[in-house]
Amino acid sequence: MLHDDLLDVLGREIVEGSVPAGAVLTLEGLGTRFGVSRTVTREVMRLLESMGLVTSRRRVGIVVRPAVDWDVYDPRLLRWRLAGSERPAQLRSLTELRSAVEPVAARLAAQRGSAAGDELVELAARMRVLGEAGRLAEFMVVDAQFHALVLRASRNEMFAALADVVEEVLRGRTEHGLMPPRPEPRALAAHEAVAAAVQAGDSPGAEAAMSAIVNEVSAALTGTE
Amino acid sequence: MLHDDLLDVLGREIVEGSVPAGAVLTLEGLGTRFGVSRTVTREVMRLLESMGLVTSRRRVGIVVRPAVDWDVYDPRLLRWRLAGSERPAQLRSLTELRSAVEPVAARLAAQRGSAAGDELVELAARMRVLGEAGRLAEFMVVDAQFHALVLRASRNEMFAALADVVEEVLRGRTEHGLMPPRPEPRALAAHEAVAAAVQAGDSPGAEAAMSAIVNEVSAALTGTE
DNA sequence: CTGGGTCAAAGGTCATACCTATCGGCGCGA
DNA sequence: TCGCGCCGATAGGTATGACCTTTGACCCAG
Repeated sequence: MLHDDLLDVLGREIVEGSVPAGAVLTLEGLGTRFGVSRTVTREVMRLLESMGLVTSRRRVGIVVRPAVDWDVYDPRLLRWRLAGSERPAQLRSLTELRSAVEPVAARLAAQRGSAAGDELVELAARMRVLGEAGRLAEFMVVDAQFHALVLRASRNEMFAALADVVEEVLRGRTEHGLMPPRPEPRALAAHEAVAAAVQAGDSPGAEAAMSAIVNEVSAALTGTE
Repeated sequence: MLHDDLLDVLGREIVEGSVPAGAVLTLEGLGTRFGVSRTVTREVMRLLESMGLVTSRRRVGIVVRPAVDWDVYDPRLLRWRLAGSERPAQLRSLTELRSAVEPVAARLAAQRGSAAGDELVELAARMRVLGEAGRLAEFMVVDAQFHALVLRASRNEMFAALADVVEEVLRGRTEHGLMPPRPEPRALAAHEAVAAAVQAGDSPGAEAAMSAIVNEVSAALTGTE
């Protein structure tokens, strides 16, 4: 669709800074530049405005806003930043967010019971098999499922909504060769510990084990910088 | 502006469930119902779509999506839920999010130095004065400033972006009489401890002290339910 | 009963016209 | 000379109406 293309192009340009904060666009200008009607440019601008990337003012035009005003939880913005030169900074932010959220999510998951425990145990077992075999791509998929399930089992929709983000982080790590050829045995053990703790309803244990996982990730990240 | 009004009305209706998931709207229907042109309804629908509240399909119309698909970090959605019958659930989610994020933010704030420590000490002192005088409204404002500053000082934009949310939670608590007539002395002391720890660069101390604050809040919340 | 074709409904896009809020400059008066 | 207020040009805001494109649903033939 025309909208999506234009939105993507403009979004990336702004995120990358090739259209810097303070720059002024006009609906007509964009329309002629991209060969679309004002109907389209208007709707795209509305979306960008709703993400805090721009603000539209009569008699002036569409003004690009500074990065501090951006709605950093918007999924599209997240994707743009992950796809561009902002990637390292974005990954750092997200990893810190994970290190905050996931232990608490694990605690809540253990506390609020649910049948997720069994499934987590199973996923952890598959992670061990795939990990020890060095099948990193498949490992990453299951890893993402594991974390997504913990987040969902926390029964907090704001935690659950981060599942996609976590998957993105894991995928990024794998695709950029930031993973060791084989996952750390400690990491495998920690996943199993989380699963067991959730299954047993041991909330402090779940929180501690998940802390171990995300802290190791943080350490690895800061180590490579 | 026409957009904003219509967006607000429709958003609230969907969030409240008076337009349930699966319901189908049409651009023309909305246009005639609200007396606006298709230009307006289209742009509103695009925004709702970008929040995950609806999805538009040709030949069918605009279909309302189930709550699990909503983009729960969208500020507008947050406001709608806080303003309606979803308020208690939303406050619970947000409080849990705070209890995850704020301790880590405090740790990072202490770690990444910055001049925020002095300012935090000052804010904590003002909180004590206002709190002991029972001036709750003013207390809440300074409290919000305190937490916002910690989040910003963490130098993580995703944490910083939660400042508004925290303020909303605090305001909600105060306006709904969920605060004791005078803040707990322990809470005042904990704020001072956070400030001192950040100032001293004591990251474990800052994390622990902030944990004490948010855990007390969580306990109070679950206690009233 | 099944498969394909036809039709109509509703969103997607475009062009145009007019309204309206503003920014900036110009001119008048103190 | 300086300041205030009026005025016009500009660019977004809204309304229409036309046409395209996709696609769900119905009907008919095999």
